[in-house]
Amino acid sequence: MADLLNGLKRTDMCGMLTARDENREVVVMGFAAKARDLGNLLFIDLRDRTGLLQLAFDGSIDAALFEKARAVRTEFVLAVKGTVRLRTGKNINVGMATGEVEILVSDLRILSEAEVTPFVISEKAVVGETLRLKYRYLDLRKPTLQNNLIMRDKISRVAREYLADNGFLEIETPFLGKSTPEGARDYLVPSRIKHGSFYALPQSPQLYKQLLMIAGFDRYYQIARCFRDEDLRANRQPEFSQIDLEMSYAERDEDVMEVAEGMIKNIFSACKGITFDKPFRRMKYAEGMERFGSDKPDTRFGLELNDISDCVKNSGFSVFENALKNGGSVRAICVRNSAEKITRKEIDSFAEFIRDYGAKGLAWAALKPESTTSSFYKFLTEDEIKSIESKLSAERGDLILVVADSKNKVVFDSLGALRCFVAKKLNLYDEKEYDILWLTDFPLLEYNDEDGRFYAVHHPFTSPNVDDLDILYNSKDINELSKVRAYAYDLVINGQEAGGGSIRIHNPELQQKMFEMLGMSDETIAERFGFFVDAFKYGAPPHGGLAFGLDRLVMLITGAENIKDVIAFPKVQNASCLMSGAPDFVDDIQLKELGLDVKKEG
RNA sequence: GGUCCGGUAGUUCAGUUGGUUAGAACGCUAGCCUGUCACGCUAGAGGUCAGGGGUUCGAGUCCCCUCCGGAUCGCCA
Repeated sequence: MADLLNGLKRTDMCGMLTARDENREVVVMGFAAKARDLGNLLFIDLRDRTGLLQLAFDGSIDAALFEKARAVRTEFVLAVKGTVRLRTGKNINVGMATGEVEILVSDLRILSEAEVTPFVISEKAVVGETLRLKYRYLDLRKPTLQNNLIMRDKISRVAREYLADNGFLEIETPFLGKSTPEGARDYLVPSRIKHGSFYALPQSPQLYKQLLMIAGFDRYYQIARCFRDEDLRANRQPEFSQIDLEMSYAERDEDVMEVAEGMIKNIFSACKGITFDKPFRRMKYAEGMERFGSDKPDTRFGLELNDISDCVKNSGFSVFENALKNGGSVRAICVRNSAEKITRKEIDSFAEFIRDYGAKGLAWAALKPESTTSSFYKFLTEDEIKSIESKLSAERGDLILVVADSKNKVVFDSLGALRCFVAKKLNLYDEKEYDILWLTDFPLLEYNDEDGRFYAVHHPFTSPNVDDLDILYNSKDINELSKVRAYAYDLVINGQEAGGGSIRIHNPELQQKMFEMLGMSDETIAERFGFFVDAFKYGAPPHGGLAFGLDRLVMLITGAENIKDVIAFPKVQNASCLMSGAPDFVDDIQLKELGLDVKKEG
């Protein structure tokens, strides 16, 4: 039978005790992390969320107490009263935060016994993720995961403080909302009252936060849970959190970026002790694509893309020729001093890697000190080779990697991914460094050949750049329209999209035009967005906002490589929870109430 | 939806051309041990080789299917 606390109050947390607490009588509580029984001397490491503390039981204590301590097993929950004693000489554990002290125990209460756990709860133990997720509450006892969630709390708190100080109000918006077309797949919730109709869980609080501006709240924020029924990734969960904000009287993207930048700087300073004295760099979308092949460029290293189309336009090499003839390009990256370092086999693996991004092949040239070997130089004239090498500033020892395709998207995607792949392989950047920049001037619209219509690059409420309105209203040319810029911006940290936002359309006519561009009929607009469009008729301040991915911020700051490591109860790749078993079948009665005639499989 | 990788004691893994009773380490249990801190020493328990089918005299090993997990592309306005 377990002991009771019976009024015993904790005086200290385990990890907080130091030599200055010598001789104090303390009460600590926690889990038994490890017991070391030396016969007539026994140690137990007690663990709480602040760290480990050694309990000592020796000949000076009561025999019954000693026997009780001997019965303690790993993960028993204990309450302990005792005296802080200094350790001396080689008994000091320099590898332990509380290694200079221990507790000589005078009272031990076993508050809860524990069965042997399915895996050892230690950072050192290597355990498969499946098992750890099934017993998530045990895995969460480990310091790394605890510290990640403690950091998450800190980041949220700094964000809240900053936003409150800047006049933002925290306002909640509904989880049960209306499904809207475009964007990610919705999670649906059937209505019991109105059979056959459904709520949708929000992909983001976008419409609501704009309506809050129309309602006159001026500045809003929320740490908002968002839901998207799409496939998972190492940095993507079906439900995730955003630090979401919106502000009125913002007309240009700078207006929002300035406020958001202050928040990010506060977070880095409070959570990492890193200060940025200069404003974050800004890069236009077009430059990001041209130089880095990405709308979230990782600029911690070089390996920039170079357009060598002009150098080879008359080469007669069919691969290059076909790409150029069909409106594509030939682009290259130059890997310095790697002609000999990178083997032929590795180059083949690069080619394999970019195949995933649609590239059909990888041309290469290794400018070894003595001689050049290349997959494509034989098709080129000496002048063409010279012009390529001079364009890339290539020197002896460098390795040139080339992708040609009739679709520029394929060239950018594959080389953009390849440069990151190669940089990681060659250790070209410091993992601990933070490289932050704003990417601006995103295009407003993107044409989809298959559907034969435009899609919003950001979302349908994003404001076009006023300087491009003329094109938007008057041009019919797909290419020209694709170049219309939006007041949209992303914050990119170490090549990852940490957040993004835009200035919104607040003029009903312009919004109408935007819906038209997206091929939406008046009926669709009225049915899906009627309530939203109506609101703009009654006075809408110019406004804009942005949202940061909280989970990704926590990953970047803690160095976690998987989003699961910064979420208390995450889901696995098929969007199920290994611990609870969700999603699961429900009773027929429940289905009937909802008017759902779904039969169980099998 | 596509491609690729994996599943053997509680855990992490090894397991030879397909061949006797499937091994190791850690963990667990018991005993000994007064300064350990990944304590040490001794002994012991512990297996539906993911599940199903097939080939074979014989399958952890080869083949097929299913299930489970991971990476990635598509997808994520």
